[in-house]
Amino acid sequence: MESRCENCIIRQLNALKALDKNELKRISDTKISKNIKKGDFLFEEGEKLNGVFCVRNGVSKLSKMSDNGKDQIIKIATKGEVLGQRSVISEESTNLSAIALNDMEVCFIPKTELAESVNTNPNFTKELLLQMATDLKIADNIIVNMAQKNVRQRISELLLYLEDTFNIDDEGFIGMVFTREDIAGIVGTAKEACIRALSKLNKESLITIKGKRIKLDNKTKLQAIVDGLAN
Amino acid sequence: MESRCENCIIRQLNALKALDKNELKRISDTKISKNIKKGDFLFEEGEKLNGVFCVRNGVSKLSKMSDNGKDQIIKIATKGEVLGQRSVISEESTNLSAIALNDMEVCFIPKTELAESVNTNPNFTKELLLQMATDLKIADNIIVNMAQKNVRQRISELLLYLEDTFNIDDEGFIGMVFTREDIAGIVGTAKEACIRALSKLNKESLITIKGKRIKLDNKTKLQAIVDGLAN
DNA sequence: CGCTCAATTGAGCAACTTCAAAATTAGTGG
DNA sequence: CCACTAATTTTGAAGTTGCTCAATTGAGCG
Repeated sequence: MESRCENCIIRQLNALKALDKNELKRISDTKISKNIKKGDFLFEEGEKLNGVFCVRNGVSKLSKMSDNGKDQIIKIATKGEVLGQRSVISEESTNLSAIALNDMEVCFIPKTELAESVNTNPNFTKELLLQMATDLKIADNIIVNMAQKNVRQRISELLLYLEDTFNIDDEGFIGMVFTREDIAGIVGTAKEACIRALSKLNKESLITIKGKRIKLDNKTKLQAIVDGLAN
Repeated sequence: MESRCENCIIRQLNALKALDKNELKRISDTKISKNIKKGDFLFEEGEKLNGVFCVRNGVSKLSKMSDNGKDQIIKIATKGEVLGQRSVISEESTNLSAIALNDMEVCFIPKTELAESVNTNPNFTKELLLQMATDLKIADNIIVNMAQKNVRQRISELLLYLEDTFNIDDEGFIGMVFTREDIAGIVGTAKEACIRALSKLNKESLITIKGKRIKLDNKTKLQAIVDGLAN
């Protein structure tokens, strides 16, 4: 399933869109397509990355192990996202682990090629800058939510986000299934608390749970919960 | 107390160090020095910033109001830090408020001048990128701490950070005084919980409290608490 | 001295965590 | 396709932590 970056629409979703034809050729010649199986690491916290991973397909969780042994999911990365960008830019070992949540197709792009473009193409660098600025803003929001919202609010917010990100299947359920443990890891709580919050929302008819799948039945109310206007 | 950027050592602490002589002259000609009094806003959440603020002296808190009306302090900014950078880069209104915690001297640099340098000086852009990458990593850590550490651990960590950042006075106390409410705002808790955690640390002889000032008496033990190896 | 704001303490309550056990689901090999 | 094992989900219950409201103390200031 090898293909050329020049023809890859995915790059429109990230900073690579600022590259010109020649740069794309260069990168396409050096990139390596990889298939990652569900559950496998793309990379692990502390690893020194020699490049970044551009997600063509599949979903990955970016997580960080805390001292107490539980890991906190910082971000869910989907098609078009570039992983490892931050640590490659600052030339440090990565502060996060990336694990595939389903089978993935990714392109590995060596950092030498990126560095080349950073040095010669100001538009690319600016695009990277914009990307980082956005990530930073998102991180600020997460910090506030973690500090000031309760589990019920954070889960409601996550559900709205997930439906938005993964769309819905033919039955109206969120088009991607997460284990309760992963949901708990995103929300930053114990999985039991997560399960209880979900089944409470279920009982209140705000969501429907069918196996592991979740459907949102009342987004308005869920949003109100997030905003602290309802409980 | 007007002075020229060319002679200002502060810029070594941030991305402005990548500017060349001509750029520094240009910026020096357009910058505006301001004195901000304790308690005053540098800018307020939602405001459209026309430039950034380079801190020459004093301390500022960057905070974000959450829906429940409490504000969460995202960062404490000191000498050398540039505020408003993120929102100027992404040309959005700012997502944070900046309030002076003591009297401050800052230089306002118009965004047109920054944009000029971003467009013409790749080194400057790269410096900005590095800065953002660092900020992002810090934010990731904060998220994990918020999600997985308790108030006692977060406060211990903050104290170690504060002593490191503000040094100590002649009596060994941290060289900057924060209200308990601000500490609570940083740590993301109610001020009562913050007070109780502090006075517990005090009773245990890990810290000494004298009025509002705090001295660390056993950093090893405090670090152990942060790391979850002691309680 | 009286006023105001910050700090402290107390007490009750709600939210979360943790450990343990039961129920359900998924996966594997025959 | 079934049976069996492993893993995940769910529920229960006890114990902590942290939140909130209210009252008290203390410090700074005109």
